[in-house]
Amino acid sequence: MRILNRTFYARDTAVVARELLGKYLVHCSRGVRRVGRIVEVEAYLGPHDLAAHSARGLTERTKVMFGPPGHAYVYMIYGMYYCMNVVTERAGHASAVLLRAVEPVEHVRGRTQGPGLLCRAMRIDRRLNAHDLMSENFHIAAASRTAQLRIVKRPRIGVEYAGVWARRLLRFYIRDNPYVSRP
DNA sequence: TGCACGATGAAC
DNA sequence: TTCATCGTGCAC
Repeated sequence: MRILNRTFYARDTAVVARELLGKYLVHCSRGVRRVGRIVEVEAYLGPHDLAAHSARGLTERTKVMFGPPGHAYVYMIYGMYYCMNVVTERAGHASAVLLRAVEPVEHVRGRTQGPGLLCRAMRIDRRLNAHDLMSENFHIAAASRTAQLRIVKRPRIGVEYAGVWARRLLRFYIRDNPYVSRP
């Protein structure tokens, strides 16, 4: 397993999103190493993408999206769940990939189908917002060998307010994987 | 300083 | 379809 470097994230967001499928999210806390295989993601393309948080400009919450790639953007949603993104492209582009579901691999208890459940099971909360993913305790890694994945493209979830952007096929998941939140 | 509303999940 | 629950963003 090798930690994905910043060059990986500093590319087209939809490409990064697709390539994150099958990679391993690793979070070590209190001596426990939790690992989940990413099976579902969504791409948020920047301020011009009306479904993206960055579409409302640089704010206290979204400033991480406007920062350099390879960092975690973690925010609270509906007062009870966290969602985790990875920042992509170059600083100022304000794009990111939302991690929507992982398949439990190591020390992951509970359900992981959906961005809120994923963060709960992986023990990810606001303390990890803006965390650099080029770190030992929190990163995404690639296996040395990976089989070719069959990838499904669908519209993103919960962004109906975004007009034409809601219909873009920017949600990606591994076909037939039982841990996908909404096949 | 107040308040409407979510990139959700679960129950009904 | 409704609701729990609270930080954020913007109106006033």
